[in-house]
Amino acid sequence: MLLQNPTKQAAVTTADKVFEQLQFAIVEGEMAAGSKISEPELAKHYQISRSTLREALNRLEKCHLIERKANVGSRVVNCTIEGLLELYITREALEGMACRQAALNMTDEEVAHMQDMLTQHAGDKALQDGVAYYQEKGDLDFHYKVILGSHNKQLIELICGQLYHLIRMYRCQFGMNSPRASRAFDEHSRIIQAIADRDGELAEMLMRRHIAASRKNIENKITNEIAQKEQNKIQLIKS
Amino acid sequence: MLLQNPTKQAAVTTADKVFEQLQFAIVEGEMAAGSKISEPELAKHYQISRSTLREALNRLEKCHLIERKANVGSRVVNCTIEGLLELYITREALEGMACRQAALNMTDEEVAHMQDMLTQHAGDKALQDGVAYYQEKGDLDFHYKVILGSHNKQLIELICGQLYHLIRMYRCQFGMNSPRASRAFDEHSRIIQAIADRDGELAEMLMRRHIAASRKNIENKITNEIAQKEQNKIQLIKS
DNA sequence: AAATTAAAAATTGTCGACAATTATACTTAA
DNA sequence: TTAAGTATAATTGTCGACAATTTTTAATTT
Repeated sequence: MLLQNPTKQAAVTTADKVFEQLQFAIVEGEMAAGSKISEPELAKHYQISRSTLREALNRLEKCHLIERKANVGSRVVNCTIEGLLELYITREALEGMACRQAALNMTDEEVAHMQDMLTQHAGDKALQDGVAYYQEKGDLDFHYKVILGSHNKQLIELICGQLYHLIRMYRCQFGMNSPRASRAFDEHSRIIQAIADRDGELAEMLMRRHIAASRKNIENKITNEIAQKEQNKIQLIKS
Repeated sequence: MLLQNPTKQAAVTTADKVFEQLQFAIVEGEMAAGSKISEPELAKHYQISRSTLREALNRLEKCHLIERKANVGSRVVNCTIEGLLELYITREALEGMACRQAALNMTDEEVAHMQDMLTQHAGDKALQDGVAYYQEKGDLDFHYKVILGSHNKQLIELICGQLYHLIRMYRCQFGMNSPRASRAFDEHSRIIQAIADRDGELAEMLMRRHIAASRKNIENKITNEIAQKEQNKIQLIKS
């Protein structure tokens, strides 16, 4: 399942294609977070020249998946809890505003289409009782549609073109497929309602709460995992 | 007057240096907005190879100062009114959140330093009675300090590293050195107060109003200018 | 043995040339 | 005269090699 972002245009050049492969490899964790990138090695692996590889690396840097230092080289970004929380703060600000703009700028057709999508997802959800499909694809579909609905190129580019790669990376690395399916569904429903009512203020507030709730949920999960590990350690020592 | 952003690190490589020169040229309008970029020509002009120039172009693309199309080439971004308004919407969302975070995360020392800065600017303002200095440098200083005060790397990178180049470009191109000096000063003052009170909610609201006011001010100025030009046309036809 | 220095290896940055694609100019036909 | 098609020119994408810098290894000194 790929879940490509809707703003991306077909990769024509080989640098584009390698960029996509690398992006996938980083997001999925095939290339370890924080690991050093060897240009000669990677170029050899993908059977391309270093120039072409560097072109691809530049794009990875653009969406914050790698970090470069002059005369030293590139590293895959590190996934830290602090980084994740910062990302969600940023997302709350941007998607909140995107949602407000969507309430102002979406066409009636777009609104209708979103409502259709949600009822369809409701069916899927009833069928599968809140498992993977809705959590993954449905959630992303919803958020993408709202962002695009803002009709604000700047917001769309920032969120879809840059932040969402990082978000997917964190989701993979921390193994969180957001187990808030039913609650998230209700929240989505209310947000669409606010958009349909053209109530920008409420739409922004609801979207911000939705993302903040997601953040807190993740926060809890992580602290619980850490506590669990500590618990295991103690058990190990005792035995 | 340069007003470099505070996150930038010294340019060591020649690609970095050319990037900075090009950035300046684009922001100041020496390279016309919307104009096509010829790689061979530019490379010759700066006496570097095309590879190095392309490296610089990649960074310009990263901060949205140029746009590239595969197999076609690069263009300097176009400054449109719609683009400016979209930029301010984005800025309102990001800086608003940065301000909220600053209220939560700034150290007491940082807060004290901001207050000092403001009283110093108050002196400048009294001396020069609201002319250029405060409007330019003072305003940017203030906003940078708030953004950095958020202690959120994601926000800092997005706003200082990417958006602010575009903002400066628009300011130059549309010839708007924000003539709201005294009002802006009062607004800055209130924002700092909210931060000092650790009132994140209020701080965000005030910052958003501050930026929204700036946007509306610009909006008015532009529509007035257009009306003025129409008026001139009519005068010309009548005579 | 640890620390400092010097040499060697490896990596990144830059260059010029060639290949692939796109834009331009010209020819030909309707 | 305009339109379509073709050939030419120009531009962008990719490649391999060299230069500059950093990292690693080895040698020397304390």
